[in-house]
Amino acid sequence: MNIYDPKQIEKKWQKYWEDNKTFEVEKDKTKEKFYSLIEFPYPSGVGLHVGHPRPFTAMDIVSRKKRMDGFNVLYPIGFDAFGLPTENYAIKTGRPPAEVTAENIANFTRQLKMLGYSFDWSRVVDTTDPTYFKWTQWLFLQFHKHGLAYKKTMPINWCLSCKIGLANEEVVDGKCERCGGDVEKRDKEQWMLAITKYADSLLAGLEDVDYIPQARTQQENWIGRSEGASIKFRVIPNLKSEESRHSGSGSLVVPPRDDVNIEVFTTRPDTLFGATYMVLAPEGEYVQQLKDYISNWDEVEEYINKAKLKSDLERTELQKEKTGIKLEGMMVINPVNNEEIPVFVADYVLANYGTGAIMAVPGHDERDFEFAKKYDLEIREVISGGNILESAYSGDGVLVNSDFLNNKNVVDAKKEIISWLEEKHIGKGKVQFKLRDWVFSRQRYWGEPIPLVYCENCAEKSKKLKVKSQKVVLIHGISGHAQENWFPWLKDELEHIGYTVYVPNLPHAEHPNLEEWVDELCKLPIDDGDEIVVVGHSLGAPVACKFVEQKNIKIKKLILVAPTGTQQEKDWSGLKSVGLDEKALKCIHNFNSAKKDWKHIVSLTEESVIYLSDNDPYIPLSVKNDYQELNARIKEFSGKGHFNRKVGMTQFQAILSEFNYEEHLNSGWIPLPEDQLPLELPQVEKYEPTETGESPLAAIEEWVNTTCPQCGGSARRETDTMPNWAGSSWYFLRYMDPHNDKEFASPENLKYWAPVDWYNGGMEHTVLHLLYSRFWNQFLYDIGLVPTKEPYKKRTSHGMILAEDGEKMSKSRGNVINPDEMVEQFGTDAFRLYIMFMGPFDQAVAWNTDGVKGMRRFLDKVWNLQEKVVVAEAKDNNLTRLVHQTIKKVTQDIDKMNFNTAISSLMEFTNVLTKEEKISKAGYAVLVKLLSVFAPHIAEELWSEIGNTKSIAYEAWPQYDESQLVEDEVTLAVQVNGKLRATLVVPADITEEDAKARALGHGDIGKWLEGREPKKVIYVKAKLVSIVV
RNA sequence: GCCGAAGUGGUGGAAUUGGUAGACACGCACGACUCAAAAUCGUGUGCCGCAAGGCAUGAGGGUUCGAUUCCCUCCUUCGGCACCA
Repeated sequence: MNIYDPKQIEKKWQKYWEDNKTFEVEKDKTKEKFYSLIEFPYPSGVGLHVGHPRPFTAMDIVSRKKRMDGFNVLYPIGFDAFGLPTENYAIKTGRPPAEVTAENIANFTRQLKMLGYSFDWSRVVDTTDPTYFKWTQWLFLQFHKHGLAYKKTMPINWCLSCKIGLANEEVVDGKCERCGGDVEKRDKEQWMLAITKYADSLLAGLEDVDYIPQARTQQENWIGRSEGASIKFRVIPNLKSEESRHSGSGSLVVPPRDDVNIEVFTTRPDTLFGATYMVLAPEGEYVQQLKDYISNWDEVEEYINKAKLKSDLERTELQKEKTGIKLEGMMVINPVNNEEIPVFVADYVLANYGTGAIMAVPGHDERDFEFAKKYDLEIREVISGGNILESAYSGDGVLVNSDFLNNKNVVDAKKEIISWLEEKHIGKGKVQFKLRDWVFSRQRYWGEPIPLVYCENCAEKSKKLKVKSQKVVLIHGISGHAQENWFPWLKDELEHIGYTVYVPNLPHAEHPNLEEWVDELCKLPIDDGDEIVVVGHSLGAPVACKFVEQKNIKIKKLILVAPTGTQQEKDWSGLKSVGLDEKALKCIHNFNSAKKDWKHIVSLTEESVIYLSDNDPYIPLSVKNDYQELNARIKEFSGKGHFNRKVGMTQFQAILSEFNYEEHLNSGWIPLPEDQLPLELPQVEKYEPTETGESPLAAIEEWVNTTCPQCGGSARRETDTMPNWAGSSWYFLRYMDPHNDKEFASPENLKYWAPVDWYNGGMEHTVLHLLYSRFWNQFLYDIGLVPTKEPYKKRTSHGMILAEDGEKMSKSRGNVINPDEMVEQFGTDAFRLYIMFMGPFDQAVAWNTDGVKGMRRFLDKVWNLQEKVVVAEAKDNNLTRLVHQTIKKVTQDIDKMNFNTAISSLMEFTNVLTKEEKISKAGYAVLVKLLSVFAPHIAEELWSEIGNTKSIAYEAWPQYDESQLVEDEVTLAVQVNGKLRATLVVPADITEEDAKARALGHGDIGKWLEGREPKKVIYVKAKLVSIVV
């Protein structure tokens, strides 16, 4: 027998795996698949960090075990190679980022191969490879096509001395990381992706996946759905204020204007009676709008400018004391009690959440309380339950000092006040999300160019398309509500592109009456001169038809979405299952059977479209017969065919597509046709952003100037590039079909491999990356391009590896551990084992090089066991039991990612075998197979040493037999008054009486009883006897 | 400030439907082998105590025959954050 020489055998087996393509996936698609995924690394110049191997090794173990369980396993690797560090390196050295990236990838590849991972190396992806980012660009254009990409003015971090835009990461303590100069917020037009449209869907999707609780909670908190109300407060000049007449600005008191309102969002509308002042965000629009009222503008402006310099971090973490300025010259009226209350501007209110204005309830909100204390504002109790003079009370309780809400509990009071506000038209129930749209532009070189051009000519044409007076009526259905679901979004979007939109909240929606609804709609201020589009959803569809008939005016387009038809009672099961009662069902029936003059409706309607969805519980497909006339008409007109059954498209998107939304919104922005993709990066001389804040691409005139793919005229390219997140939002899809040059991945490959079965990554990516990639996948699902709504079935996370001093590893601290050195010193297998053994996988743990030695010793022991292997079967029952116990423990521990205890049970097994004279080949084979997933090289070598010719990678994983686990003797603990006084070995099937008797009769126990009679004797089966005296 | 996780020997950690606290490994000590060292093997190793025994899972309290595990109060450390109204 040779000495264990890791260097030699590791090279040997790595070559074997490569030559034999051992870990390339099988083409056989009848075999059950398993897709395990790790976050692909950013190939930095310093090479692999010991943090990387932790998740890579863990998922390698999972993948290797799955192969031995008989699955067709895909365990891919790639490189997320666009990014700031490479770009900054290019700025410093002038070397092209592509060149540097290629070198770094080569180094990473060498290191990853050295670690013996079972990656399918034939499927490597690189986000900076044009054959990859061609599809990143193509996917972006799908967002653009569906109206989910739009341009908006957003603030960027601007370094005043470098004159370039900075990433958040480059702003340290409010200063520029490069030069230490001041940083301020500056506005720039940026491309946005409308992830907020998917807020509900991203939240709901979490129900269908198996994520570790922290990941799920973080996603939920980030999306941040909260229910509350928006409430309008009327602004009045403050005539009482003497000060305002003689203020610094010198302006006179502004005459009353009755049309100025400030709208606030609150999750606690029940505390409206306790609102004693209002606060506006300094960077919000309201302050600017109200400038005319404000008599101390100089002071206010100074405060706003100061707030601009503060980062969000300063406004949150560092600032203990709240600051603010009272707006002199104006007050607002609390609509619930007509009290005049003062208005402040203060930076504890953010412009980008809600409306940028809050009603302050110091009695029941901690932040408002602090502010009120400082500025000596009234603190009013409206919920009983806590002492509000000491601190704000935000808990549950009974309403007081609140007029008609008195004596109600918080939940009821919320409902009551919302319906009161809605009735008076001063507020409404509202769902608010924390999630904001995604800024998708970067003014950088080293990213995917955004494949759009701007064409003046086409922009002009599209403007002409807009007509003067366009009005849209949105009609909701039964139990519906104008504020619910997607109606508010739709209203916002349509208003944004110039429509006037009516969303009437129809009366008695629980038990509607057709005449009443139609009468209500006829009151809307629309007439024959207008261009009218009517949208009816669900029960709103027959209402819309009846409305057209009764109003008797020309309609440009009638859009019916998931309409109800003349359902018979036998079709009502679907309706009942969603909770409608008999009374409501009767209403629907009456609605639908009401006579409609279809000829008349069709003659009034210029164009009509019906959307049916196959999976709508309300709508049986049989209803299509109810709209025969319309159906025929649609065929005749639109050429789109008949019922537009866009499965997978949301109803919201379907409707929006009827309004040429994207054309209106981004008029002039023309996508490159597919045959012009990929749009590659041009060669540049300098990698710095330009002085105007545009990316270096803007300086390359011959690249920027191009022709419009639509009209052939002259056009200019977009010079912004995509963020680093873009390529990583879909890489898991590309792995399924990495060399496809016709599609981003073929439907059959997607169908076989999606979704990812198990995705492990760092906690630092459980918010943004996870959310972004789920968003992309959900969108692609909705437009029918991927087969599953959720991309990842299961998500786990690993803890960080800290340096030996317990600090974070970093170059500047000089405490970085290099994997190359570890492998050189101890071998890959020992290194892998240590990485997995060092602590619980999901927790941070400090590196200890001495620990690796222990793993090497363990492997030496396993190696040396070869000598003792005999062909004969072992007869010893205890050993058989240990074999089965070890198989069970290792199998279960891998599934739970308890790798440390799995390895320790292998050590215990090995320690026992070491003490044996002879060991059976079968027993040793079990050890080698179990070990093979952790330490694959030594396992392959030992496997061939004991006479096998094929790789161990596809051998069957050992199975345990429960019946072999049964012990025949157990050790009972004997306690007297809770303290351990003796142990006794007894047969496992001992009876309770027998066990108690033996315990009481035990010599050591008599001493402790001191002749006293036991008061109580407790027996826990096969565990202990507890005696109480 | 908010949210999340965690506090166990000299060190990393094991053990939780409440049932012998410290598995496994590192380190350390002693012994064997060696001229010697390294490596390897063996023995020991929570703390106090000669011992009997007592004390021990961040601190304090509670429930229980019995608590690392459940409950309450407090302290500390780590991670995330967009003061989210």
